[in-house]
Amino acid sequence: MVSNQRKKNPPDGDGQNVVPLIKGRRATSYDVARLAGVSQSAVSRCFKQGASVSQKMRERVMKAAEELEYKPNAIARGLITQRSNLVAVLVSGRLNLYYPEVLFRLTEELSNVGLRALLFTVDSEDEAGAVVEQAWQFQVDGLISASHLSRDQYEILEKRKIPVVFFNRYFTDLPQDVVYCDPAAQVEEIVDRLKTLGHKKFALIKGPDFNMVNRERCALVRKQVESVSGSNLIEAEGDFSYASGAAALQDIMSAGSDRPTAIVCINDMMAMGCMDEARQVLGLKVPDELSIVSFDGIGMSQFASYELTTIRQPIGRMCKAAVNMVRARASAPDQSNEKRVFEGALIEGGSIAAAP
Amino acid sequence: MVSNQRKKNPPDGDGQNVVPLIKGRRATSYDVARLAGVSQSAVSRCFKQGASVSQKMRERVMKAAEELEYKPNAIARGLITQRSNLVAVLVSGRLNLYYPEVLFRLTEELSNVGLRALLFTVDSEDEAGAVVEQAWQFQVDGLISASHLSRDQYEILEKRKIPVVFFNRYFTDLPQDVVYCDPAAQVEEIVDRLKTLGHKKFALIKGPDFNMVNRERCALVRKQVESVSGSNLIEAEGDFSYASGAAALQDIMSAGSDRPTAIVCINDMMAMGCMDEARQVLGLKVPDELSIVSFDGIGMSQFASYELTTIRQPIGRMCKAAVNMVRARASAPDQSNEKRVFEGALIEGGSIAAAP
DNA sequence: TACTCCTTTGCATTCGAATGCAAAAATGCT
DNA sequence: AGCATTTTTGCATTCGAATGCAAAGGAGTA
Repeated sequence: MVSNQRKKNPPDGDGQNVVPLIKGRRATSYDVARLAGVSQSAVSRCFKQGASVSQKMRERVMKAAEELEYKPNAIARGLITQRSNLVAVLVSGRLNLYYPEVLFRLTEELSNVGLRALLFTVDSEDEAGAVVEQAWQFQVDGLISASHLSRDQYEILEKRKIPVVFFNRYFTDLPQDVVYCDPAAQVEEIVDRLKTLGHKKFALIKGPDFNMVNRERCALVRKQVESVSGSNLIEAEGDFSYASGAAALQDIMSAGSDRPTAIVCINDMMAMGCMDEARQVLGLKVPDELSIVSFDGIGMSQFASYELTTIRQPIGRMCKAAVNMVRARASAPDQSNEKRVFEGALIEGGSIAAAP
Repeated sequence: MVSNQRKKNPPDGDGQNVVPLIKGRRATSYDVARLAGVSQSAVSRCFKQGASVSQKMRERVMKAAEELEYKPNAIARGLITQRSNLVAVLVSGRLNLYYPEVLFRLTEELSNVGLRALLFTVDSEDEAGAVVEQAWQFQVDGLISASHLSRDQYEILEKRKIPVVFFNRYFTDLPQDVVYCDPAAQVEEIVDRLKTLGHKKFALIKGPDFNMVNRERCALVRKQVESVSGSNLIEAEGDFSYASGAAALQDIMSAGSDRPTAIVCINDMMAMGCMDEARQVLGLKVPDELSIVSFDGIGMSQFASYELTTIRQPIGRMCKAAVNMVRARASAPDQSNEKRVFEGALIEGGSIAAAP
């Protein structure tokens, strides 16, 4: 086949204003080239930043492109350049409203640098297995995981040279690119504050144990509570959801002996469940009879019904960092790993008060 | 170039167990073909459902594929088949927690039929313009819009034969594929109920006027309120966000003369803002001194602090329908449009009571 | 005008999988 | 076994854009 001489639909004599998009057929770079009277390569170059093209050429091509409503085919481009401009984003399902916030910010940041979010909702590690395969099939340029991803799965991705950035989770013994929020200072601060307010008996509503963020936060809380109160900490477990926060409070309060006056919840959703349960079901006054603090600082934690005292993650900056990190690794696959740790920020809401 | 005889990396004498994935190089169908000693077409067929392949062939190919960790390249496949398996999903930003629910359900449903969600967050029609171009570039198989999309933009998509499904919004004078929730019956029911409870003075907290769902809901409310109370309706406008619901209540209450005893909010987020403002700022008892009802039925509207009486959309079924509709149109571009209308469902929460 | 040197352009090939068509193999039937 | 039929397989081409290389064009100098 003679090159640059593609099979045309009908034989078009006039050559002027060749039917664009007939029955949905998209204009290709060849169509544009023909109309502008240049080569396909020229068209391609006009749509590539920094390519060597004369002013005159650029104008002619752009005019033709506009006329035909031509836009480069990202799929074809992806095939040849080996970059899809897609980034897989893994978040968890409906239980925790923290994820939508992260997801939306990530999408925005990706969008700002010309990348698109390919969304995966993952609620267990088994699901994550399928996700990894899907992402691989779609040739994603990278993957940002704010959700489950097993060690094996991560290693597969590593082997396949797919940049992975962990968002607020990581394996302690493996090198990884990580964006993380460290609430240590704020935990210290807030527990001290509670102690100053006269609290002596603390409870902890934690998340599932396989979750790393949960474990870290728990460790901080335990250490700090012990150091200030010396007493043992009552613990109950939830699954990060509103409902489980409510249930956990029931567990704690029905457990018997001496009830806590301050409760630390490992995330805001559970704190809201806990607070509602305390007020609406147990009839406790929050904060007067029960102080509640938590982690995350999601938008709704500041609704007037809750006004949680919580440790906020700088989600915006973290998302920006995550996006930068995937890109960095994509362009330098062998550079050493990086862990970007952001400080939390204490939001003082109305959910704590002096011990009764 | 002799076909089926691709340039190999180093000249490999043994031909057995050819280095897979060296420096991240992915195995291609050619690699699998070579290892299995068959043609590339055969490999391709093995990964295509319903293709004519003998049992023996399939086994050999699958074994080789597994060994090389081969998975078909979705990008290359998309190029030749003209189907990307990507569906653009348009949702709005952070203000209204209704969208995350829709988004997650849509993603799930898409995933169930082998499609991937390409996420776009859109907060204004200008942004939607860029989105349309992006979606076009990525050759999406369809687009589901639960957010802004102007008439022009829709027409562009139509012309380009990209299946579009509107999720809870549409242009009244254009043929479209639509999934919609019609709350007419429930509006009637709930307003009647309020009237029975002795309410005479109603207020409406509405959304921005350009929004169609908002207009429809407002129309229903106005009609029904007038027919039962005859009196005029106090109206205030918000932007669907929590904060704007609170502000709107202030507008209403400070407006003067006789205050309403029942407020209809056009979505749950504003209702929550409104309720919090009433209770925490104005010191009103809800529902005793002020009844509140709303639309959407999002998860958190049922948190114990709110327990809104609201008209829930059957989001799960709607999302399933939307996904089916994009697929239907993708396979039959010229069939006539369809509008699937689902009934709302009244959730009776604790946010209404007899008029004071 | 003749000759560099630099910029711009076109040619040909490439990415990886799917598919129409024809050849080959397997199957059924007499 | 011989032949017709069906099923499998391979060949060659295609999708649309990017890019290394060489050819053509243009600017600058002597």
